[in-house]
Amino acid sequence: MSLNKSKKSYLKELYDFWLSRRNEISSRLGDFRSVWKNGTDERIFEELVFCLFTPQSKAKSCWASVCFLKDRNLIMKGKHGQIAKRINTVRFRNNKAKYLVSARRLFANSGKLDIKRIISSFPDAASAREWLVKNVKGMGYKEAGHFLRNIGLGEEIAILDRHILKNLKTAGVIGRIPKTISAKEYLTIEQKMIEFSKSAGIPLSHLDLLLWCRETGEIFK
DNA sequence: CAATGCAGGTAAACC
DNA sequence: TGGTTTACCTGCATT
Repeated sequence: MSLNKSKKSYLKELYDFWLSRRNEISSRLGDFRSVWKNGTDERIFEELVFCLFTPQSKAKSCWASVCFLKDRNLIMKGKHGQIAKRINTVRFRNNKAKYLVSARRLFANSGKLDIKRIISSFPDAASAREWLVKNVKGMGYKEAGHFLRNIGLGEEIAILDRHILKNLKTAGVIGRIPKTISAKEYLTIEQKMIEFSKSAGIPLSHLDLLLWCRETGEIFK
């Protein structure tokens, strides 16, 4: 594949931006791996709840809501109405409170959460993602990937959100931003992003945080 | 103070 | 059956 001049300069600019943020991104990815390595089942579940909250909402507000619920033991014990009225900054909170309660029930095993064992039972992140999409109500491909990345298992998968798609379009990786993304299309675009990360010389996991940072100005989660 | 834009999508209904 | 449209729904920053 030959690249035209503007694509080459885009790649160089992106690569330089990566170099300026590389250490910060590596450190953040290390934090994610540490969550998986040292985190309890409840800690892992908090990350899942965060990803159930984030669609169309502000990530920082969602994490604040997760902390708020956790401090009051509502993630484990809260009933739907109790949760819904307390996560004020989470958009579609009524639905998302339902998703939380439903996910808690899904992973509950004799009074405790059994999420690490289940997630580790899959051969790779892609198959774990398939299971999550099928079984966790409120989780599509994007959020399932987001969750796996946030617990340190997302080295080989893409998180195709509005910011990433916008940048993939700018980079010429995709022609247009689809209004809705089917499973098949998600996987197709993911492969294109993987190819792009290779040609850019930037690891996929770095590329996500880098492009997100480029859009929002910060590296969060 | 009112109007506007925007927030890391997904489920379900529809045809 | 698979692609498309609609419901979910509101706080917060900016103008």
